[in-house]
Amino acid sequence: MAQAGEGRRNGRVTIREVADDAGVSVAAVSKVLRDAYGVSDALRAKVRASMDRLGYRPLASARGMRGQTYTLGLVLPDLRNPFFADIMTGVNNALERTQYQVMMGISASTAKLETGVVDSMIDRQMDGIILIGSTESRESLNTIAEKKPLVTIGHHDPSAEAFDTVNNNDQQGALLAVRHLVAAGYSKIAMLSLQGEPSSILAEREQGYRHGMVEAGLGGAINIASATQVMRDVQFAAKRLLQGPRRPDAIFCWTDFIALEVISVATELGLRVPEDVGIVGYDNTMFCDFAQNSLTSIDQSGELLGLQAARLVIERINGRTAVEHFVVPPRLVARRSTSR
Amino acid sequence: MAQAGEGRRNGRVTIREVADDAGVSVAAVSKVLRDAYGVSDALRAKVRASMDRLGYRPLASARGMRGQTYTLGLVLPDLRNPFFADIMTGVNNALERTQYQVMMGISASTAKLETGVVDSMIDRQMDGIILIGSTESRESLNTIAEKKPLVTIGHHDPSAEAFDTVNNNDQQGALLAVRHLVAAGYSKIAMLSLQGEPSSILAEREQGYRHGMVEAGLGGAINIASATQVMRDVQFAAKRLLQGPRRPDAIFCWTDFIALEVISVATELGLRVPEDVGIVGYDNTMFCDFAQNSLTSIDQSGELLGLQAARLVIERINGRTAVEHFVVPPRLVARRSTSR
DNA sequence: CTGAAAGCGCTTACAG
DNA sequence: CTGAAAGCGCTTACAG
Repeated sequence: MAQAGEGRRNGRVTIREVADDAGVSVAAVSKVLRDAYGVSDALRAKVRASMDRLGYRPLASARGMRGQTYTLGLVLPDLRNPFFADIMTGVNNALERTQYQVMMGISASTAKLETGVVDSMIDRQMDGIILIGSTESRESLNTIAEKKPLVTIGHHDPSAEAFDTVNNNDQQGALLAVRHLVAAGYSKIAMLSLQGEPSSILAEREQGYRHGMVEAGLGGAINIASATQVMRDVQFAAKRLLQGPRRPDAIFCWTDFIALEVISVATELGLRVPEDVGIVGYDNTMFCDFAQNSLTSIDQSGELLGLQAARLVIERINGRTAVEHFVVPPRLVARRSTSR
Repeated sequence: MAQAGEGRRNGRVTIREVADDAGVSVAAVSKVLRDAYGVSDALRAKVRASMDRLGYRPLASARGMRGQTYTLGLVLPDLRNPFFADIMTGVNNALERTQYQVMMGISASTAKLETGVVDSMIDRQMDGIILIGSTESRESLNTIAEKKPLVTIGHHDPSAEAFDTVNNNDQQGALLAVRHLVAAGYSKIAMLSLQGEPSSILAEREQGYRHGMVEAGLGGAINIASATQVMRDVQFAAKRLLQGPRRPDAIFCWTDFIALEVISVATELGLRVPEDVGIVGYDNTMFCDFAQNSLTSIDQSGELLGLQAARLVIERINGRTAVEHFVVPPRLVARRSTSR
């Protein structure tokens, strides 16, 4: 329909139409668009007026062909953990006054997307990538970082050079959990970790856990079980722990969601929380507050992590090459699940 | 660096390099890429081999300039409701054997993104849009549909022409909840609905609730409260209900998450669930299964909804113009929260 | 069945 | 400070 000539397509206004309307060149409009230097206030005002009048919106694909798309890719391991919502809030806050828009992808969904989601974000010319809870190797991350500015959240690699990392101090978080449990009178403290891809944050937490146990003179009671994120698996692991010969009197779980399942299993087994078994989670997600859970948890300031990650990736886009590793101290939020 | 000439950019292999490697034209490679008609098996095989050898990946931006980006935009209201994870699973299943990739955005985060996330997806040349839990008006949705194939999930508009809808039968879902509660011996049944933008799914559920109450001869006990999704707000509304003069003996909540908060409030008030108050949620998310919640809920088959939505949007991309409205029947999953 | 050429809407040197 | 022209990597008619 509507024979070209005026460059219409899909009803979209193009940069050429804005230029014609404002009586300036296409290049001038482009400069205004990018807040580039070398445009007079008068020209800028004229162009802005035309853009508003015509309802102009630049096409990201076209921009991406030569410059940026002003899009950041955020990769989440899954959509079930409400902790990621906190991170997302921080990311959005950081982007509020910028031209950047964030698009999310899930890494652990179908086979196709396993690592493919990052590639597909690169194919889509994302200007930068934020990877949450990655279990990729250093080399693999370096390969990504070669192509696009990269920041990881929840991946410890303090000697990485090619990409920035943003973390809470997971070792300290686990330590806080153990100390808190010890102070509350628990001694047979087990840890429930994640099975599968080796994760640096879990390695850190396991180390913090061991440290805390040894520190309290409980080195002999160290007991690390693990399960995948599949519900049935977690139930099985929890039952093994709670019905086994070395039944713990407290369990430190690697994330709130798992901790809630452990509470569920304990309840079904007729064990009382916190009297028979104390439970600690990680992330301090909103579910911890519910009276039926009242779960003690480690807060790692997800919103701050997201804010920092967005800030760092934009800095990289703007040319920073020196690496930055941001670490926030965790803090324990005590609730009834450990108040023996 | 690396003076052009061979067309390298950012280490990316271009379609031209593939063409040169295979000894064919760029147009031929493009056809193979799109599985377009009119290429011999021999040529296709040659090109495929070259693509593999060089590790070629088409640049979505460039494709988008003329044709498709093979990207679908999925808009979620927020990241806190685990129900969306079910929908996402279905979407990914539908996309498994296709070239399409899905990118997600959040609609209800910051001011900037309120409705802007859809526009920004259009700017990014998404081939189609799936909108979850939209509260936009018919005209507003029509405007989107004019620009891109659109499918909504959780938005009832059976006479819409320009876009497809995918839903469970919310009216029936609410009816099931009321009937179940009545059968369990509850009679002062309240509903806790969502305050804010008028939502067609909540309108449907409220109607189903009213219908169920009247049907059971409980028309006089109809009592609809509402709260935003903010935790404090929900707590306040729940307290008002449970401490008010017309204290209900059961509450039907518009989503599981809210129901869990209501259980929390009831527990804190010293009320027993299900003895003093029965609770029903909606979505049958995995949290319902936890022993400490054991929440009766309405299952709306999120995975199926996602699968259908993805299927429909791809059909639209491929040229279908006749509208489709897909509705799945809900089913109630009874648990302890209503077993008086 | 195959390919040369135009063009999508921008940005980027470069010249004025 | 401003603009004309080339070009990003694809797809799309069109011609052979």
